[in-house]
Amino acid sequence: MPELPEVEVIRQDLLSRVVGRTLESAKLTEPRLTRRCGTPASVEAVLAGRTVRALRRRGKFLLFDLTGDVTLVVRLGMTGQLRWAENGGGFRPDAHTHLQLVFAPHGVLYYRDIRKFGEVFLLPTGDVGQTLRIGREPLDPALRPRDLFRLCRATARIKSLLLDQTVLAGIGNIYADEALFRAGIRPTRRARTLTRAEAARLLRALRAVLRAGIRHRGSSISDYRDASGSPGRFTRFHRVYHRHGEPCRICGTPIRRIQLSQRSTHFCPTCQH
DNA sequence: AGTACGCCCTGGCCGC
DNA sequence: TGCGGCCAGGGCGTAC
Repeated sequence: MPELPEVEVIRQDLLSRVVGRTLESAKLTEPRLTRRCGTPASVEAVLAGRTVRALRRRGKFLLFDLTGDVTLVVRLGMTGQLRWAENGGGFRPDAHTHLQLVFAPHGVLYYRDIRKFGEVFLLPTGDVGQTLRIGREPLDPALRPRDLFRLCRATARIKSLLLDQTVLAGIGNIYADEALFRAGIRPTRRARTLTRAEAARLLRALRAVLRAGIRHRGSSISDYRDASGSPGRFTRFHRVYHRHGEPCRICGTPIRRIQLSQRSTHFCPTCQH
């Protein structure tokens, strides 16, 4: 499940391959993928002939800024992958490959998505900010501890708040559980019960775990792969996620798993308060 | 405004 | 070996 670190790794993988290069053609074979913005044929027509000016990330969204003030927005959902195939080599499209972006003569960028929860759409570049209604970037240095403390003035449970993309951008189930463990905070706590010190600790933990995720090239629980098809290595550093029943690495208490906001949630009942 | 829940979708896994 | 049933879950829509 691609979250901020996984999307950032893919962005970095693709930078040198697509920025400054021209899309010769695009081919969409799954209408569901473009359900937000029209028929596959109309999207293909807009994409053909444009050059990638920049490749940005906002939360879990990947933004291909194209010439003519068009941005191709890609959200990977649960099982979406972007795979780069150098001319004549590497990835071969299969039944789950729904989009190909041909950067002749360099290579082809494929979008593959088994469960089709992901989507692709076009926006005027200037409209991206207001159309994607998402919150602050957790790695933005301008986000101060007091800002997170203010965002925590809500009755929602702290984990639900972290998962809310309109509050903070890019955090999903894995990194929410891992950050809360590292901050020593129970996922079931009401956000507004957090002290200033706890909010500051949570921001530090969030940043540390997101940066570590990027450094180790993401978490591969099931389907995540980078642009070259390799799984991430961060999974082995998880302290709670998918470790229910196993001993806490700090105190040995078995990690517990509960349901919270329809998501499985993992925590140490001893270390987290 | 919050919360709860169903839906989308498929592969993997379990039990028989 | 085969098959039915259940589960995972990000985001969105709907109901309360």
